[in-house]
Amino acid sequence: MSAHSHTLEHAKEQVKLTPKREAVLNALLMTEKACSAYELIDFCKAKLDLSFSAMSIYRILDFLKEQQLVHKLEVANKYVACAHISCDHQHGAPQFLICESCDKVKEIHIEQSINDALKDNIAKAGYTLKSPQLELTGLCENCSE
Amino acid sequence: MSAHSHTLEHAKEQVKLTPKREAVLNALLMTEKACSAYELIDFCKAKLDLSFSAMSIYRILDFLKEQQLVHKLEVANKYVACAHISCDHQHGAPQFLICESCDKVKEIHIEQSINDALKDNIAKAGYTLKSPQLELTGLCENCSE
DNA sequence: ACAAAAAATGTTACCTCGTAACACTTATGC
DNA sequence: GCATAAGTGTTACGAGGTAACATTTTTTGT
Ligand SMILES: [Zn+2]
Ligand SMILES: [Zn+2]
Ligand SMILES: [Zn+2]
Ligand SMILES: [Zn+2]
Repeated sequence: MSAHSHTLEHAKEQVKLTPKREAVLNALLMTEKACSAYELIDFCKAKLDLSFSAMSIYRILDFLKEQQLVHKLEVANKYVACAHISCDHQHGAPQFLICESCDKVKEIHIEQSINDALKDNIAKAGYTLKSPQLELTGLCENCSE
Repeated sequence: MSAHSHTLEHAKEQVKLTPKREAVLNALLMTEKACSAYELIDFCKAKLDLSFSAMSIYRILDFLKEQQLVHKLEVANKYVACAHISCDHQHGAPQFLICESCDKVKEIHIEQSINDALKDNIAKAGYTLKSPQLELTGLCENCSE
């Protein structure tokens, strides 16, 4: 059983998924990249032979997002599967590194001390942060060689 | 002379601006908020009695961005005037706090130590950061009361 | 001062993204 | 089974963005 299909099983234990919702999550696990809604439609058609209306994709992605199974990258306007579906650790503020060359996304955890320092810095500027989702664009290991 | 018209004069010393380009920068300085391209068109029509084609606005914003006179907020897809037009300090990675309630934007500078720690953290994950433009959404002083 | 060249702006036509409103289909509880 | 809710599809539309080409304005060489 491949890693991502194992993850899929794990997700289904937590949340009841309709076939279409499962397919969309599956697609995101398969690509391991950030995908736009329309890219997902194309992918599901090509690789899974499943048609989705645009409306449905957005509704399904919203649902999966509520369930913390996927995240939306606001900067790129794309979606990724959560990297922590299989582990049961509580999901804090998600933080992402996005490869601007190949779109590969790594969900990371910044050290708490850095997070605190950042929050402090921001408080000094008079702002209060709600959910500090960090999205940083750079180059992944492969693409930076 | 108001603060923002002084800034405008400062900008014109650095870069030669056509009347339209000047007007767009002026509009951004006047609003002090993040504006979408189409919001700028409306604003210039209403307040400055100047018409812009969509195409022109985008070209002008691109130009002003190259000149570091405005920044684009990727998360919100909006534009803001650079907060450092009048001061001659070298422009590093811009970092923004965006009020999700009133759209007010504060351009800040995160302490170097935090920046370095962040970079370090990211390097450990195998990524190399190019220009770490940070965009954080929260509430400004007024809106958090 | 004038024509040629370059830079800036406008027009048209088109594409993608995203959603509202409504219709339809499938699952669920009794 | 039947009523109800949940999920999905259809249509139509508005906003954002751009390519290709036309026009206007500015600059430059003589
Ligand atoms: Zn996650
Ligand atoms: Zn890469
Ligand atoms: Zn700036
Ligand atoms: Zn505010």
